[in-house]
Amino acid sequence: MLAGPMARRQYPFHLIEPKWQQHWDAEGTFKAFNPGEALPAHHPFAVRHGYSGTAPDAAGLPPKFYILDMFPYPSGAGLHVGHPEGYTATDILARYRRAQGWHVLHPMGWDAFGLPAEQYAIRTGQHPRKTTEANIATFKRQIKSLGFSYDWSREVDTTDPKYFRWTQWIFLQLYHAWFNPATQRAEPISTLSYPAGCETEAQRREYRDARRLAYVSQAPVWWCEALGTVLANEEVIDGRSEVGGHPVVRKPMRQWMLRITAYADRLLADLETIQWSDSLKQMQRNWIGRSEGAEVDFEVVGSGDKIRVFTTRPDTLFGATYMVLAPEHALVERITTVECRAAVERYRSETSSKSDRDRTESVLDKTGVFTGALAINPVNGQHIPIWIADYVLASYGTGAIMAVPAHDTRDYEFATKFGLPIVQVVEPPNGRDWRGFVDDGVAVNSAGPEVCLDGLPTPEAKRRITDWLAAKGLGQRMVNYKLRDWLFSRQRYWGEPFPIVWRTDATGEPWHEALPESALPVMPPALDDYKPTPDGQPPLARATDWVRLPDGAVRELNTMPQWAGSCWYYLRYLDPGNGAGMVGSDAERYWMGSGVARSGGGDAGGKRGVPGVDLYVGGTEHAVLHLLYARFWHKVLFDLGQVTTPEPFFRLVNQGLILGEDGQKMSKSRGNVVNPDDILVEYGADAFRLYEMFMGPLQETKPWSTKGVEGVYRFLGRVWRLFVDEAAETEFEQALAVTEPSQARGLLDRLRLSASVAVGDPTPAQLRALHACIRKVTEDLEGLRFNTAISAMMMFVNEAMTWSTRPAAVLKTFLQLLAPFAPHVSEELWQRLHGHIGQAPGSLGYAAWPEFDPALLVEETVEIPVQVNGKLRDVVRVPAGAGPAEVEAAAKESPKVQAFLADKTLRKVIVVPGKMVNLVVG
RNA sequence: GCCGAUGUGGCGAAAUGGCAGACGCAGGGGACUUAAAAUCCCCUGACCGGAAACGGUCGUGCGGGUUCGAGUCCCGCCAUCGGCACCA
Repeated sequence: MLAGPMARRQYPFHLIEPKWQQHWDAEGTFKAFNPGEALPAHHPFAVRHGYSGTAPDAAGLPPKFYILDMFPYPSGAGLHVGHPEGYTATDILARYRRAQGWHVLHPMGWDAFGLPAEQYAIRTGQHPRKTTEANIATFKRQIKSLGFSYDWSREVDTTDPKYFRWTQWIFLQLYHAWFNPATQRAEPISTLSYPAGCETEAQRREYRDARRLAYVSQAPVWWCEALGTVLANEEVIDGRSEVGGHPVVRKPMRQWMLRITAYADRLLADLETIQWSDSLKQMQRNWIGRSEGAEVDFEVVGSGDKIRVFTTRPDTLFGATYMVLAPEHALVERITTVECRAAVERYRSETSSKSDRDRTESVLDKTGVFTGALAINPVNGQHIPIWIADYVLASYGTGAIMAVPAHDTRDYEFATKFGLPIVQVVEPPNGRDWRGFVDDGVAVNSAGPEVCLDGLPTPEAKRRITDWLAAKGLGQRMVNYKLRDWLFSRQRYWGEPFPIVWRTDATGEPWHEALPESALPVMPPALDDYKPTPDGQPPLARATDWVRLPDGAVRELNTMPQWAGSCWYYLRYLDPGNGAGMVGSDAERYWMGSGVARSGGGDAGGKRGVPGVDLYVGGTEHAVLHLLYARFWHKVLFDLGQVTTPEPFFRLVNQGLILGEDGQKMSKSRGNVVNPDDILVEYGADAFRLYEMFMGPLQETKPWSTKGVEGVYRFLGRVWRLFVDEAAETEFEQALAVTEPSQARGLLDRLRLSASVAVGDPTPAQLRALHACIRKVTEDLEGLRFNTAISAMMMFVNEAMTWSTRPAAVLKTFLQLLAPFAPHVSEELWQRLHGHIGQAPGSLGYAAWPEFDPALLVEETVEIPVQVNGKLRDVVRVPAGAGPAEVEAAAKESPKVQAFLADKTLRKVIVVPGKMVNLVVG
């Protein structure tokens, strides 16, 4: 991987980095404190903010800043260089905000339920717990070796019973709640009122169970034979499992569902209240897929049956020349005529055996059969044929459509293929062909006995016809969503068991019942074999003793999907040890920032956090699933009074992908995977962190370059040599070569700083260089422009290297700027520098962030580019405050410029003070 | 097909509508060295002219436009990447 022999070490990072990581661990430097928690007198946070041994409440603490990483699934392969990209960015910001006086919460944990550990268990019989623990240990070692300032006392693990107890508890909250359409929020199931006819307890139970936010459905689901489980819609891509790419089939099964569709509107609307990228919001909007239209009833000729369709174009009702039902539609059986029955049956069985992939491939070649039945178009009484076709989906809208071939692409293709009539009802603007025209135009041929739309523009026609339909009781305004309810059960072992048991009533019907909170956590049983049973039951069925309860009830055998644990982990970080609730309310109010405006504890007074997580950083792969599910749970918990903000993640940033050196996606098969461990051995954590940030903008996809690591590594070497005496360095290197590695750390004390580093007044030029750097680094950190912040520090160091005397005060401030990026070497030099000038070093991590002084940045003279007709011809130097006339005169004096003015008439002069001059001639 | 993002040197990239290519990598030259590594200094968008100093022309995916001035703003294309994809 790393070509050539190991280069000479630029500085002893191999001693410095473990030293400071151990120091931070021992001191608990980055621990965050909950309201009411006692602050140790000598903790740097307490010292910085002037609390000594007190226990400030929320109002007394500084404003919070919650910086969250998407926690990893600890895979057996260990960390790859993509993980630490986001982690480094958040760590830099966490350290920066701490220095600014905010009270930073920056935690890490493990999303540790999941399939790989279970599949390993199936192969080897090793309990997933063991695999998981080993993988977590690897990940933790790797992450810790990068020197991130996590508060490890808040570490969470979704597979820890003390954690998943509360995952199960949240499920119970969903189970015990319903969505009240009148209030548009979740309420306890006890507020549900029963309609007349719900007399018996069995009837009431059925009514109630059908309205819970967590409910059981018999609907067809995606079954993956290879994985031995069902998958959510979102986990199926092109008829294959997202994980592993195995084939999946449709299969009716009894499954737990979560009623996320009830929240579709709020999930959509509240996107406006949060700071996410537009593209990410758009992806969520598309996924929710809200569309407005109308439902219209069509009567079937010769029967009382009505077919309800959903359409976004009720204005084209006069152009409906046939209808299509989904093959699975309930009415197909009833309306099909004797002559057509055989063909319909054949078509239905063909489509049901089709995989989703086959259906997708048939997009261009539409199929379908006539049922023999006719329907009546309510606007003009026309009889139109009813077909079935698999281009109509049973799961969307009503599973039936009115087909308007003139103005719908799919209907047009179908009608063309089967020779069905095509009638124009919309006149396109500017003379375009009306066939297949699907955009807005003006209604034509749309006059019936009772209603006429002719001449109306599309939006108005929609309104007119919808009002008419409503008045006649034939239809109504309707909103539909692509979003489906969330399939929440999996036939797996390594997941949270449901806190649910099943009982059988007198008639033999099974019904479900929640376990009491006192039964939590429901632990998974011990098993010898983690495979599903031969008869297709989930693996938990193998634990026969566990399944049967003494009172005759039977446990739910499904487990929850991996998303469950990651839906709320950001809340558990707030109060990870709480045994009485998922999160204490004081902690929740403080860290999620919904508490009252504080008077300003600490020295960050006046600052104010935002509601929710201040900054959440992670990959785009979670743009829809995790982020939508977590928002949904958060809103339910909000409705139920468990949390106090409507949205969990106020600001979200997606880090870009890191590609291999060859510009391809990193993968084992391509052999282009870069292991952070190798980089760390060679260049150290500080160089690694710096390079990950120097590569380019955080959000962008960019290729790895180990040569690039060497560049920032050389920069850190220059920083080192800016401080350290060359002779002492040589001595140190020689001593290091003959010292036992275990004793080597003590040698650090032999290092002396250069005599050029001294107490003394900086020159104006030195101050200007420093303050330009402060300004640039500070502004770039605010804008997450880490790459340009680093380049500013490089420029500072390049200049500082030329100074024969290096004022300690200037170097000290520079170390503060460098510290968030390269904390280990900064700490070491910070300590040495203070020793060198005979001062006690305060905690670098909590030293107040420097502010730049604009007055120091002012130059006496400035260079002004001179353009003639917009082209650069010369650069003149003028006094900094020079007025337009002065600048213009200087420009005209330039011989180079004069050459371009000769024989020309000066028509116009544009002077932008301090910026440029443009002389327009002709 | 629809939605979104991105196109700048050999490479990663930088530029509130105002000196395009900062910073870094790679490359070239030099200093130090017996030599190499490391380090330090200089050069490095293309083309034309010039011995050189230097001067000129072109140049931010393509074509138009706005403007004294466009990588940046507007219109129309093209390409790459990501998401969705028979959602009525």
